[in-house]
Amino acid sequence: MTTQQTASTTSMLRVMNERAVFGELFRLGPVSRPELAQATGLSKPTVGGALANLGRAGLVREVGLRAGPAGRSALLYEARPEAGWVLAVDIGRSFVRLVLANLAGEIVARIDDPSGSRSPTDLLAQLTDLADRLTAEAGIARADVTLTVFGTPGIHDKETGALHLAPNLPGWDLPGAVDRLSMVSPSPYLVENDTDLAAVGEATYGLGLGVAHFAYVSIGTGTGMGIVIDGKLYRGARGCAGEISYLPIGEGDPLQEDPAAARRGMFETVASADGIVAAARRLGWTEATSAKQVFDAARAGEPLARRAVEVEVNHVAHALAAVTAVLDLELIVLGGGVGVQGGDLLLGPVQDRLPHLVALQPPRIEVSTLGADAVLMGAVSVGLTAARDLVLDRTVVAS
Amino acid sequence: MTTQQTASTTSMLRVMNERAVFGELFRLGPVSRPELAQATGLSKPTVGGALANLGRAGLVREVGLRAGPAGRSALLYEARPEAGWVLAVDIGRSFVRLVLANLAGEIVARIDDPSGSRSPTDLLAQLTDLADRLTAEAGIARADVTLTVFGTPGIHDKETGALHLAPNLPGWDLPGAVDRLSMVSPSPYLVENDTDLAAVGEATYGLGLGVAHFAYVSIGTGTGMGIVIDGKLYRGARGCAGEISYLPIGEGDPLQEDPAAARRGMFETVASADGIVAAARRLGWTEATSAKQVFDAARAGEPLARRAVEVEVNHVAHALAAVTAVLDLELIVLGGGVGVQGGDLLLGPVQDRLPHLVALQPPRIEVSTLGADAVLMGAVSVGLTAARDLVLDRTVVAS
DNA sequence: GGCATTTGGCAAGGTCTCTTACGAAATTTG
DNA sequence: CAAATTTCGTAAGAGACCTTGCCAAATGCC
Repeated sequence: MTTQQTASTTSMLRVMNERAVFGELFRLGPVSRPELAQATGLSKPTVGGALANLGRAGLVREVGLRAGPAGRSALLYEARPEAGWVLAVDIGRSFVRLVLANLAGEIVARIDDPSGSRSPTDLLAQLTDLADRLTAEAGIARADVTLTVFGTPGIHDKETGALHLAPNLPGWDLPGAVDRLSMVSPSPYLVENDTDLAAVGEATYGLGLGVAHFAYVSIGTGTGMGIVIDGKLYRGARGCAGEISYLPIGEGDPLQEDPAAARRGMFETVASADGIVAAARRLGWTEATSAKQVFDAARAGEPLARRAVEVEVNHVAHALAAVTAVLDLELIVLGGGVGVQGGDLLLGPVQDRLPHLVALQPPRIEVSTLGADAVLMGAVSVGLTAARDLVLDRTVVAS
Repeated sequence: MTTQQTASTTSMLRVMNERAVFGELFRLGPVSRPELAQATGLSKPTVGGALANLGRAGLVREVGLRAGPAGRSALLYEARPEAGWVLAVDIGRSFVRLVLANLAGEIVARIDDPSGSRSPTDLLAQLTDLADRLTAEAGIARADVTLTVFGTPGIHDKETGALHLAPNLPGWDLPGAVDRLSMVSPSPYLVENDTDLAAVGEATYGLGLGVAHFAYVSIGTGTGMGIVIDGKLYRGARGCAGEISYLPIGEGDPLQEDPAAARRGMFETVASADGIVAAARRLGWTEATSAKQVFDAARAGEPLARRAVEVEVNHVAHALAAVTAVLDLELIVLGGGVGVQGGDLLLGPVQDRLPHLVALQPPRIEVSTLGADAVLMGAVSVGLTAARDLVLDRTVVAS
């Protein structure tokens, strides 16, 4: 049991440098050897050697010449997109979405399918069928998939293989249920919380690009938050970080008055779509049935609806104030059904109230631009990072 | 502008390995060459070379032989404690505390002095005088101090050099005020929030040892929290992470127009020492004057005091529930005057209440064992880490 | 068409590390 | 008290990698 802190040998050096070159290839696209040398800080011969190794392993290919302003034309290299494939699966409330991306991050096939039965057996059959159709459409074999990433609601307990806090997926809370996802694809697979993936998606392709510390707050049928710290997803000790459904927010103590609310948590009870409807009814609009209806009426100037939105703003501002007090983020992105569709009504008032609730500066608040695709894109992002490591491990070790 | 991701050259390799050997020397204490080789994963000759270099730089010395069960006695090496000195300063509410530690982390001198005037000029004079006495006591020159670490209340704005949110240090909120701390010692210096340092102290020498994600929650005259994520202090985007004084907890409505009422719902207002006294008075015990008095009366069975403590438990439990909802920690350590002295009354009831307020498992809750020294020990810990890097940078580059 | 510029490739040299092997030192055993 | 044994420390040899420097090739500009 060595600690192996930072000590390295020369052979590890070569692997590290090959990794660095491979990473730069993705970051810079088609690129010449001298450009790679400058980007990595390595010498030309070292870069050349690394490219030769990566080429032998089938991870890199030449893609032609580039005529510069003067001088000999440079040979351009790029990572071979077909060197790996990522299957991203978003198990959503009403839709199951699958995407197949190559190692370059290009999406080559996509299927959106209404969620059928949610029992593990039926859902697995649906997913397996969809995955088969997706790989067939892309013309690759099932075994060519390097990695599969599943985005699910709830918390995946890696010890028992059960899925906690996901009441919409009955049967998935039994021990070992999540492990059955391995049957969807012969590849290795990851299971992540959907809101966490949305945060990663926003960090990679959306508003969080280049922001060190930020969070994605989802408000819809339920509530949740994904936290990115130092550019990395933060999961917490048991994977429950960002479970803001249980943030103690709201008038009085709903946990004592309503035992049913204890299960859903406080913030979720008052601020989710159902919470907005309940607020409208409490204010006297007894025939309110959906959050969308309340928002539409508020836009039309209906006083009761506007007051219900005010109540929602109050709850959201309190929650974001609590998050800010703890985390002091640069940016909070609002997502989820309520967050996106009600964004125009919520954003301004929340931004106005927040400065009065925090210690110094409030974080920037924005509405997600990725919308419902945030989870899927986050799964692709997570999958790409892991898959690029995987293909390297396989080939570099083998060489 | 190279990105220099992970690419390395052979010469950087030597520096890395020297660092690794140096680090292991601190971790393992007097240790032989073969032991170092095993701990670092390097070969014996490599370790020997690194030790020779470190020895030439005056960072390492031989400390005798160790006779094993059989075979040749091993030469033992240790990091030279006198290779660097850390001055740790805790600018507390009623005391200024200074400690001088050598690079091995041994405390060689300490002074606790009542806080005099808190104006920058007077405080600087006091600190400079105390630092002089401390170095003189240890028999080293002022210039021998490698690094000074200051723990202060409030938030240090590195752009302007002002100290925000520290009403007890008048004058320190002016631009450039904090920069004047450079006059206390000719060494480089760091300024950290006192609660953040206490968290580091608890992580290094206290209950947080070996815990990846935990927080130190301080409740006393004010409130605050230091967060350790992945064993590293998390400061947030502007250094305000853990400012739980502004957590919207309690019955007041912070959104009301009255600015004084705005703070009534905040955690610090309701849960600090003053908040406990106010709660006792509101319950009918009009002559209550201090939190200690309330706790003592509660221990004696006084009904009003016990109800005031119940109110406090409620507030603390809600705050910890909010922190848990966001961060999902393994452990929360209670500190500060109220947290430590009222710990026996708060800990049990809070532990009982918390499971009903969180999604899955609540974090472990414990009362700090370091007490008032947590800040100072945290400053030593932060200083040691930075100073060990500093002495290496100086000498390795020079060689 | 010549020249400057840039790229690609190669060779030589240096640095770091590891492995192997041997001598030195200390303890145990006969 | 000497031999055997075990362990430590170091030297030599070899392998791997990186860098410097040079020359050829290709392109555009004057």
